[in-house]
Amino acid sequence: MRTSCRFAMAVHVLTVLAYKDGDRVTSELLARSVNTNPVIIRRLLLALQEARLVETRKGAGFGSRLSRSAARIHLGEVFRAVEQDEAFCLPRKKPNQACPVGHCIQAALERVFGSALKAMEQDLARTTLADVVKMAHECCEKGSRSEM
Amino acid sequence: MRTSCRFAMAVHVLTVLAYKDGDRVTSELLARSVNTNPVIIRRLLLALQEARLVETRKGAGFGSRLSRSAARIHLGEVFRAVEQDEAFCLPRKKPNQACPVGHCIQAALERVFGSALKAMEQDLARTTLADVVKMAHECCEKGSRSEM
DNA sequence: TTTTAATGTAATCACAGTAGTTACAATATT
DNA sequence: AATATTGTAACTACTGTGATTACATTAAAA
Repeated sequence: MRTSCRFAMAVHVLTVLAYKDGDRVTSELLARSVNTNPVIIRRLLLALQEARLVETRKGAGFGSRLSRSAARIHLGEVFRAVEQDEAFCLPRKKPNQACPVGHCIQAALERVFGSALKAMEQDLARTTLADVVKMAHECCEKGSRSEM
Repeated sequence: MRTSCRFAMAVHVLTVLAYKDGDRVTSELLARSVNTNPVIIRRLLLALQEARLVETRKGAGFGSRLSRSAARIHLGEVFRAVEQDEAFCLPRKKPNQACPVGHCIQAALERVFGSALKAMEQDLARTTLADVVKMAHECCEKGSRSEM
């Protein structure tokens, strides 16, 4: 399966915001942490704003912050916010409709895909951003670095 | 999420083989049903052969067939056979290792992704190829077409 | 033995989606 | 007025995938 890395980047960005605990953070700083371009981050933040996961403001001294506590944001929501499109995908060309299988397979696949996707989202929903921050903290105690 | 359509195509191909119930089927015929090129089908069949889901033979009058009954092949296996690579993906560029979040996030994401993938595969495993054939039959009774 | 039908596979092309980049208007503080 | 920041459009570059062509290989059938 070939996926975009939007979900991974979104979790990263939100984890930094959770880490900064309410402080406004600029797309510039987020981009440095993710190691990408600020515009990429801003595009991602638009989706997260729409899902009411972050609040962003223009202007000097501003930026983004979580719109609620990290403990009340789970990764199922994040996934839905940034991977809205079909996670599974069907071939571009429609199957041969004159073939009994070709005629029916897409409907069957959509059922199967829908169910699998739901199972995945439910699993993701078991982890909150606060959990991810905790994992990061645990990891850092061992490694012990803090330039940020 | 952006995925390849290999899984959808694999299920389609295997469903045709199940439908043909033991008869050898050529990549040519499978390609007509999926509406693609026979070479695409052959490449897919290689992965399915390796996973022991189909048996293929060269030579006049041959082709492929299921290596066991459709009731004993479930979609979890099919998924694993053709989507071996990471279903989720991380950004190409490594995050900033000097940032405490950047330094730890990938390990955390891998845990989360692994769990979500497992949940998805378990859900897929609940459906067998025989189930898919049944769905197709039900659908066809309503539509009633059978050129194949 | 020759012909025919099939797969395996390499090489190449075309296309689509995504990340990256630059530039600039809009917004809001200092 | 100067500065810092987001929003957004336009464009480039890259990568992965599907499509296509060609041909060697295999094995039955004539």
